[in-house]
Amino acid sequence: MPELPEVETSRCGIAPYLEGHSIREVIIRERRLRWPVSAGLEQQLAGASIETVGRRAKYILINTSQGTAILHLGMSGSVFIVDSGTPAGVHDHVDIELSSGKALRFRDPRRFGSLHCSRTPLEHPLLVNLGPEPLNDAFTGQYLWQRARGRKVAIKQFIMTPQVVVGVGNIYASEALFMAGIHPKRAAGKVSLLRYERLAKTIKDVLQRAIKAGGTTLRDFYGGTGEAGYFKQELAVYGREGEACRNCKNAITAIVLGQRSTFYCKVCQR
DNA sequence: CGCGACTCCTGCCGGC
DNA sequence: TGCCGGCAGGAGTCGC
Repeated sequence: MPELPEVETSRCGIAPYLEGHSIREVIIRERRLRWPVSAGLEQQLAGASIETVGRRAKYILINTSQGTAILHLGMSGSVFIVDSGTPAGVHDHVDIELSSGKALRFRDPRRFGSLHCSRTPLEHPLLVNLGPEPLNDAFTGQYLWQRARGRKVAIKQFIMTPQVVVGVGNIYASEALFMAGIHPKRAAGKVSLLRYERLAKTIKDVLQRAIKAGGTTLRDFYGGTGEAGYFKQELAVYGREGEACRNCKNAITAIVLGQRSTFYCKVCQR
């Protein structure tokens, strides 16, 4: 479900309710997530005071005095604030009850999300090999070009690989490639440095604009404050098969690439 | 190692 | 109206 902008929107929405508060109790109703929630996680976090709510890739990091909760929203996950005691729905798997009388609720119908706890979250096996943050200065066209040497995989799959760069999911991969004028099937190793420099810029640009817009709500994404993201109306190609390209007016094409739907303009992207 | 296919799970939408 | 197939915003893992 969420890509980096949606995770960031969620993080910003929930952070004010968490930071400076303490955890009264962690309630886990369903441990069978992408990975089973480890026994004892709730005991480890009970009574902890929450210091900051950060993010690495698509992981929300809730840093506390007793360790960091590492939360991934998967495809269908969401987090939001409820009043303590609000009845839980069937897919409300985790509540982090706060001393304030509020609770952070994690809902995830498909259970592709995950919850871990670690004292050294950045060294966790799921995080330690991740690529750079796309909005950091370390993420450049030069970096992408270097990583792409000899690679034959399609560039769309390449930029969606978390070990290459994090946070670029299926929507924004199509969008960034459109903005950069690059065909999604082009071999990653056959894109010039110049075009990678343009692509790094468009990735940063589309992610930043989406964050400003509160993310993209396709079905049911709502930020931590319950508001729908309104970036959908800014999407140039994603979900627009057959509609007019905003540059050249030709019909947008849809293909499947690496089992994922992919949208592009065959006139504007080469 | 690189690459492509497969997998986890539930909900929703469009077509018949 | 109701049923069914296909598809969905992620990403680790496996086999070649």
